Amino acid sequence: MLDIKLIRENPESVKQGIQNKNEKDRVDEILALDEKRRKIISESEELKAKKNLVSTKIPQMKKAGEDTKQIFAEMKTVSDSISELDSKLRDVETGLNEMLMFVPNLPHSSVPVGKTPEENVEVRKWTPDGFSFAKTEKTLDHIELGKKLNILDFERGAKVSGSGFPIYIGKGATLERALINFMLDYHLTNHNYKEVFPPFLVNRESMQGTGQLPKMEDDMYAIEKDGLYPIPTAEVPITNLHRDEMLADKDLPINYVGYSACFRREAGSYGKESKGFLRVHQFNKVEMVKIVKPETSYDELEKLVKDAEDILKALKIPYRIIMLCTGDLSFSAAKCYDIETWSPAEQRWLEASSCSNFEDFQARRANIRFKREGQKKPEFVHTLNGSGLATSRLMVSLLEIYQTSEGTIKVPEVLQKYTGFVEIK
RNA sequence: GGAGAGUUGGCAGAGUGGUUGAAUGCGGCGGUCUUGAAAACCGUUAAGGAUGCAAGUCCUUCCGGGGUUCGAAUCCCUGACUCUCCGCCA
Repeated sequence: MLDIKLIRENPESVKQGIQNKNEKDRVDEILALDEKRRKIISESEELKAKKNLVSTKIPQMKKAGEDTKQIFAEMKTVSDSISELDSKLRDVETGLNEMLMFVPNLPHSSVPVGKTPEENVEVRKWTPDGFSFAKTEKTLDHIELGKKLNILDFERGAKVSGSGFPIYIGKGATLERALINFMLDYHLTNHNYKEVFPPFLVNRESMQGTGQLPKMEDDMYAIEKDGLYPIPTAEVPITNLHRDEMLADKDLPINYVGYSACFRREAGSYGKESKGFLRVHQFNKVEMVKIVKPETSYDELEKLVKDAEDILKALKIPYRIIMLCTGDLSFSAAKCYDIETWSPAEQRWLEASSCSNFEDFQARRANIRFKREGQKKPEFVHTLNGSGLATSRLMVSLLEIYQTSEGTIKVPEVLQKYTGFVEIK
């Protein structure tokens, strides 16, 4: 959520930012409502001040034996006017708030302006020594490999749950688990994170706190009976850990890492990249979340990306870093880097991680604040998160890159102590 | 799922209709005393909003929402959450 004061004071630059994100701005409507709101507030408060003043005098009058009948009648009408104004105010505020909840975060000034993913900017690329991007006629894709080695089962997943719920079987399941454990351990040992094992179902407030709701309602699974939402990412429960909290200066930065399953409806995206693992309704992800002081958040974003990159370097999987242009940026993000891993069979890059700085956009929604030492005024923190990483897309690259000419899979060295085997055949 | 108890400031905890934004204690901050520290004593100690250049002034907030009343932390209804007991259960 944006600060209403920011919108009030810089309407033009806010409009520009929203347009750069390819969204329609309703800034003028918002400002009109805001003005209406403030007008009602002053009217109502004037009456309340009067009411309070008279209220304190009533006990004295009673003691003195004065007649209060007329004052009571008078105050009754004042009270009625206050109720009327307050109910009008509630309506205006509800409307205003609803509109504000749909206003996207503004892009950071370092983000390239652009409309489509084609205008994203490649920042850097990494390949292990001696790696070749070339595809031979023997190169199998992850679906063929999964079937051949009996480690992935898409058909039975469809039977049990529906399409987009792949099943890992046998050594595939072990490999998946190894990957998750490796990534968690790596971040814990080599980077400075605290592990969280969050709930996979959260309430509506949490979904609003991180910005999934109300805007992306249709993309979210919902358990209506209990008012709970299966999380699309561990970002939601982990960032919301500190919702409505006042943190101390010395608590920051907070770095969390956690595994969760992620649930995505992907409504309306059928046919688009939906093959195999490329787009699924449930996948596994290790997520990093940072809660930091505002002045450090852009440095922290760079660190976050490097932490994710380290995993790929350890796994020896080629990747590139993309800076998203304004038009490709998500609703809540001010700046975002995607990490894409190489798929030899597809002969293209696959998005395996997304690292974003939300500045105070989520903090304002979730009301996460901190106080600086010796300072009275609380400030909003900045929040960031990044996948470190999502296993499904990563698994595509891993299987395809580590396949041998015999159609078997070598287990990456760093995973071997987790799998207990060195090859899948 | 059933029965009961509870939710007050950073924390603990009083307060059952009228100058209560809220006693008291702890903690925090400032000071007195002290060579220094402790103790003791004194003072201070919330958030949000409106308005204003500012100082300030005003409003709101005792879990959320609704109601009764001239007036609600206090009474009524309702929802959420926490705890205890019972049931079920990995």
